[in-house]
Amino acid sequence: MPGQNGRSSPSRRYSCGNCPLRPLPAFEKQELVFVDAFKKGELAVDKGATVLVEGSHSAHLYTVQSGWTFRYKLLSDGRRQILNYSMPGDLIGLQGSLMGEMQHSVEALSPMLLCVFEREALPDLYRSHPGLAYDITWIASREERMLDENLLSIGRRTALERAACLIAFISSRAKAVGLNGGTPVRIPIPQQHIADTLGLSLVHTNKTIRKLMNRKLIFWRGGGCEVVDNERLKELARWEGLSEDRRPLI
Amino acid sequence: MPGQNGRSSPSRRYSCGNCPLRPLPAFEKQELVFVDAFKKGELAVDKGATVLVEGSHSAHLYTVQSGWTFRYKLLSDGRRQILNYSMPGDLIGLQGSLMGEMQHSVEALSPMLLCVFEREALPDLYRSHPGLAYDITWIASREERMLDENLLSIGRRTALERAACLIAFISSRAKAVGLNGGTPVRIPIPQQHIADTLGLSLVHTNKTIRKLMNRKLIFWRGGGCEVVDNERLKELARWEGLSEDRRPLI
DNA sequence: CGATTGTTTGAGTATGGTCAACCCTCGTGG
DNA sequence: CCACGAGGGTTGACCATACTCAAACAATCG
Repeated sequence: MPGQNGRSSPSRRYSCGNCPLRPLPAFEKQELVFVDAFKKGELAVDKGATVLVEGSHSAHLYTVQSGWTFRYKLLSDGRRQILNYSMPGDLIGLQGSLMGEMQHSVEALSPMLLCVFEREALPDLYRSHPGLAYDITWIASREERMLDENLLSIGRRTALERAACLIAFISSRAKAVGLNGGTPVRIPIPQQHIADTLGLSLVHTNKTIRKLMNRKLIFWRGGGCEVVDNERLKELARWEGLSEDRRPLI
Repeated sequence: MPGQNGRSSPSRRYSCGNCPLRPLPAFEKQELVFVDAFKKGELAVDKGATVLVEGSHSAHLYTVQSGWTFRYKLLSDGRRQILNYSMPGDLIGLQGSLMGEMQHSVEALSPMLLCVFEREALPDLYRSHPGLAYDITWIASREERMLDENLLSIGRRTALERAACLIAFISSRAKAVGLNGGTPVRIPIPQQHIADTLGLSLVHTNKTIRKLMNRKLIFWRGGGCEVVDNERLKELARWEGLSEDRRPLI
């Protein structure tokens, strides 16, 4: 089990008014002032650090400003299942905020910057800003939708389809948040994590990824993969793609 | 593919004030009057009927008053993955209400009675009743949590553990909503559905269930199973059980 | 009493798992 | 500048879990 504690940064680089994610669509909110007050600070986290632990009661709720995380659950004998990945704009720890105890852990895949919110402020937000409340429910619902897709994959797709689907899925999401600075989308996820996401062994995952490489659909380099042909990946996986609708932030 | 259309019942048997689910804890809401107005009618659905179809845009949101449903997704070649089951008190179609298009289908496992709400009324609910809005988010979050557990199961548990886990899980939920009229909890789910939930073939599911029967953990009868020893099921599955906290309705 | 739907069983196969090396790259320290 | 070690990635051999096919059986319902 990897994961040390991250370190907190007292300084606050961004007010929500000039959040680096603002260029994204659907961030035109009058609620900005409120969110800005709701935001309690920022947290810088090292790669490999554990942000939230299963079983704990966190007083905070986070938003990803930059970096990648993954959510996972463990079985008592150590088997790990990765549930989903979070990238900039995603909420972290909503489940825990609403229901008390965290039922999954969250770990940083890369150095990250998180925005910190107080769990206690949530009811207040619901009282004073129904639009934001609605957005939060929307976000929770979208997470549910992603889990649905994942379940379909793991339950009913073959190893090759699963791998193709996961990579196409992540790459599509990354594109949607504008992480494609360099033209080919880079996915910084080691094969062990891919395996724990797909419900496969490391060895078989490796062989499967190799097949995708031989078909020239992806390319592996420097501990992560680059997508060569997203369309053919989707086709191979029989995946319809992300439905493109509005997406609220915070 | 089974599933015909259900039939609608214009009559309205229950006002929310004397909802048959009222005896459940955490239903002491001042919002009752509002919910009662929010409720647009009731819908009686036959066993096997399709309540909502993937790809459609439903104007309604439902609540289960009685009966069982399941949510599922299909791959283009017909492979089916069942995502979760709904029982009395659960919301149906929230995802579709928030995001427009349904991304999964819903089918009745038994004759059911649903409460019908207008999708358009949702923003109004958020504006005027933050407490209810919070409850809805809570419910969405709980669904997410259940999906997390499911993913862990399908991704990382063996067939035997998976089956044990699913049955223990459903039986625990059924107990929580008070469906244990008769002492042993009865789960009215055919083996084909169990298979499609666990990501296994029908044949292997049957052999697995048989093992659970031989161990005297469950008992199969009349197209459904009865739980004999929930504790040993949980132990076998390495499953911690449902966390018991408040549960809002509607 | 057939028809239908759901469950059971066996035989043979295939997908994916385990074990055990080996290899490559990169960062550290002599 | 090179040796070393650690973390990932790669490969082959062998094994096991789960799948497919096929057939039979049981219960239920007009």
